Amino acid sequence: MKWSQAFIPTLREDPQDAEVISHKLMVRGALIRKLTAGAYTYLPLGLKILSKVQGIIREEMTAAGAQEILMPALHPIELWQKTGRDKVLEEVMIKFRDRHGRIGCLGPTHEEVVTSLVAGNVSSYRDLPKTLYQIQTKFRDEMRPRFGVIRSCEFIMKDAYSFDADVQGLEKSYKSMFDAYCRIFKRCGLPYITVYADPGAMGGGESHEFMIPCDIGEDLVGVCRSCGYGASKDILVKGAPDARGSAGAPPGPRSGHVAGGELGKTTLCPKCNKEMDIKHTIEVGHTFKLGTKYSKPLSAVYLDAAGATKEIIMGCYGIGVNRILAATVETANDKDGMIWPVSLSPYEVSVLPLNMSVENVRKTGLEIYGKLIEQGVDAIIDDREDRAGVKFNDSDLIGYPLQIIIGEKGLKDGLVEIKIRKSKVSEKVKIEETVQKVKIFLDKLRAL
RNA sequence: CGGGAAGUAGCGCAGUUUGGCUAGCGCGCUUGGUUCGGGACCAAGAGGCCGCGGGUUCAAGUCCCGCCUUCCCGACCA
Repeated sequence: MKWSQAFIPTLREDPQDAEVISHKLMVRGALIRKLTAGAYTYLPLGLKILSKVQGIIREEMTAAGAQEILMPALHPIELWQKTGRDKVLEEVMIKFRDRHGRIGCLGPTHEEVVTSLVAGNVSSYRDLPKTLYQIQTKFRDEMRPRFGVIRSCEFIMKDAYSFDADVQGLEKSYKSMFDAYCRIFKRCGLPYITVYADPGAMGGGESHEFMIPCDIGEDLVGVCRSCGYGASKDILVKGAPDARGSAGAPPGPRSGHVAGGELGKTTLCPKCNKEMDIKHTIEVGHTFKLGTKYSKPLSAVYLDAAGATKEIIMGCYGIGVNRILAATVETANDKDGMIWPVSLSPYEVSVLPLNMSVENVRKTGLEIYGKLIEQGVDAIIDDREDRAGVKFNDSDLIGYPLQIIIGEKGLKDGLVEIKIRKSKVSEKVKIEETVQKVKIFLDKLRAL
């Protein structure tokens, strides 16, 4: 991409309505723009990152044996009445009447839809197991959207659903998804932790959350310093019921210890009774063992080998796709801007011919850029007629992992400079070796 | 939904206390010139229903009433 032709409206100053660093930087760095509270447009760079995240998710879902589908965002309310969740989720559901007077809603989640789909199309144990997933926009009428795309009313979720004949099958499907989640967050470069969680409105049995520790995180979790057991605030406050922990976790501390928003330092590990570290975290993924909570009311049943009718055992697995962007920015930034990992960066390399009016600089820049593209490197060239400072600042702000700096002085010695955004370390290389060196640098960064 | 703050040019702001505005400043934008390795400089320009509606007044960006929107804290939350 040539910068001069791209739509990358970076901002010099923090937007007036942004408070947290990820929100400020995502707006300043031309990733997103707000339309209204809780609804954001993804600009070309933001969408490109989103696409890279989705690519990683798709690869890992496929590797785990899940198949992609796409369900409607528009649901008939009757479907929700069958499970009673039209009441449970009444507050967050966006509802309306169509011209016929029928009540519809915009899907806040998709258990009902996918379960009714499977109910109508699976009838034998031979059809099981199956895991289906989609990447789709969800709608939730948040009381208070905040922090940019961290809590929005319209957001992109990857939601997967497993259908098994029995509990053993569910355990296997669950483990497979859990492992896939670990690989996804690792590939996104996120320092995630997993904790036992409260299933909340989803219902069902055991549940895990994938959390990114960071100061602005809205969710508190405790992680045991001794045995490493991690659990969400709700579980630590309520005490883990037996049904929730497969190891039969003992009851947690009494709520008197941990009342209010602060869990405090007195919180003790429900497993080994040692002290826990309390962390603020952003939830980026959540897995649930649903059992028959949805298959029962929606009659998702199959015939087993003996001809008996049985309910399908379900699991469900969500990832907040756009939260991955915000969480990455929140955990990887410095005074100059964002710092993207190679796997997610909107472009892997930005080529900076520092002065386009110097023929040699311009020509060398375009040549190097052309070769990078030829070699399959995802590159952008800052071919704008701007001064060096503008180019450095914009590339730093957006946070491309590598910059190739082409200046008049270096060219006299046949050299250009490759700079790593994160460390600011740079190396001068011969012009003709640039592409080869860039590939080596990128491989090193990928391996971190 | 309770408490707090804010809405003035594309973006960031001042002006509102004490009404006098023919509404400013920085950045960005346009044209010309000089610059050119960390957000250049000079000159000349374009760009405003001062959130919306009503009221008070000779006069409202400024005062009063109502509404809308946004942000923060809380409650809530997959």
